[in-house]
Amino acid sequence: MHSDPATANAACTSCALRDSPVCAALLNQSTSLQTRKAPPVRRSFGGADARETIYFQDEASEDAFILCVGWAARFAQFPDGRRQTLSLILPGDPFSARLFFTPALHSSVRALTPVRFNRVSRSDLKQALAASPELLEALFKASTMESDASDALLSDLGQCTSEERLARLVLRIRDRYASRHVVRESGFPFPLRHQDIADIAGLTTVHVSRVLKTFRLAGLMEISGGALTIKDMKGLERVAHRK
Amino acid sequence: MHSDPATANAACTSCALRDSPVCAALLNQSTSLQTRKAPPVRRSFGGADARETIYFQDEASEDAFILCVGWAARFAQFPDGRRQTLSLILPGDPFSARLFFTPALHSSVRALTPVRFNRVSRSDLKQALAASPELLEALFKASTMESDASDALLSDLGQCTSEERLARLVLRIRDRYASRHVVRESGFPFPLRHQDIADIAGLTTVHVSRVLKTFRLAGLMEISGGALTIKDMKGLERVAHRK
DNA sequence: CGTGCTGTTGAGAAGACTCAAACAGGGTGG
DNA sequence: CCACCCTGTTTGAGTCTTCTCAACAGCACG
Repeated sequence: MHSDPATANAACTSCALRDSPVCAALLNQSTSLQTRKAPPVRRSFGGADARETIYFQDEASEDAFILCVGWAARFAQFPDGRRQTLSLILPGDPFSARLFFTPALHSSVRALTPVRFNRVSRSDLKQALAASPELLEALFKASTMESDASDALLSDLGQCTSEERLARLVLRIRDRYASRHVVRESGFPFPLRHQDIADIAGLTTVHVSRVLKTFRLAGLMEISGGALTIKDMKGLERVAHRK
Repeated sequence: MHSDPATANAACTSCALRDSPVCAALLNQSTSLQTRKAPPVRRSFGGADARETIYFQDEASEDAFILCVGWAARFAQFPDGRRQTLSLILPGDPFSARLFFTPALHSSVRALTPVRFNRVSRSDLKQALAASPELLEALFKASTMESDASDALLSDLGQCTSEERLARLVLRIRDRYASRHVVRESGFPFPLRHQDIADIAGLTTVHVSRVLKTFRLAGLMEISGGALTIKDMKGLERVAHRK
């Protein structure tokens, strides 16, 4: 990891994700606050390779984190090595909204692909909060989105079969991607290994492989070359049992 | 349901739960704010019988809710009738911390026992927030606790066997109860039916019955007369695989 | 050309589910 | 006081889903 405070704001201003809720509020805030003479929120960058753990459970941090580039996952680790992914982190998402308010998480975060991320000083954030209701609103929104995603995954793990889980996972990732990008004929980026999918869906890699094979044979979707193409959206939604 | 704004504050002042994070902040706030001449946060009471749905998914509400008496559950309902409990709500807990910020939830809430609850005006809350950093802190805390509970349940559903799930569920309920009450030899209140447990743990009632039987036969715990007694804490923790 | 990682396939076992029936307890009405 | 009903729990038998273990193929990399 390395950081580069001086150029952080400049980089964000030209970032394609500057419309994501928290990023937008931070940027607006840093311009509007100059007029209010409040200190700006200090930021710096970090990066990591695929598979690196970038935040360790219960590690106290001065900063909150926002993912800029790549995919990451927040996960819980069991004493015996089992691992459950709690949330999938895509560019523009905070590692967890909790880190905006609280110095540590009870879960860890690891990079699934090479990543770059933004560190945001929590104490600066706290000060800025007093002067900027819009920023507070943005943090609430991020927090709500995170909780809603948890609820959705909770329903999947508690009630759905493996086929439903994977269909829903894919559709949800597609929705999240589509909310920020145009989805082309050729599909969208999908860098997850079967192991990563298994960690999210609470299945084994072997079973993930089998289920994805049935999807492939049924002409529902195809994963290749790090991209996922949905060939039969209707069919996939039918399998996912989502209204 | 009925409400009684006039006596709400008086009732809260003498409530045994007035130390729970949000309740405490609201009460402190209503006294400290009088000196700051900010309007108090209006509250009223509601109540319901066991099995009643007390908040419907996506219903817009002017108020946030805090459970005073009884047990409730927030749950997601599938189009085909399947149901997953997302969080167990005990006295002192908000239905969801999200309702402090946002007018609606994507999940419903139902009473598991007869309940009484407090309605807190969100707009009043919002105004009070500006004047009271402690209140903001309390809402963050409630939100964090809710997310942490989600994470824990997520790990259970994704990675644990039925025995582990039930052992963990029981231990977690015990911890929550113990944090606010003294746990006696005779155990603690446990009004859940097997169906309620199944909804939380993502199992069927039949299987819950079987697993609880093995716990009983192994001398780990006993449920009877609406109370749960842990007979072998060490053994139960071993089954739960929590370090 | 070996080595390690990822994905695929097969066979068998274990866990949890479904369906069905019986049982226990509390409340109600005769 | 008893018969009945309703709800919730228990038990049995059989099935299906998912896991485990093991082997192998493909590919990237040194």
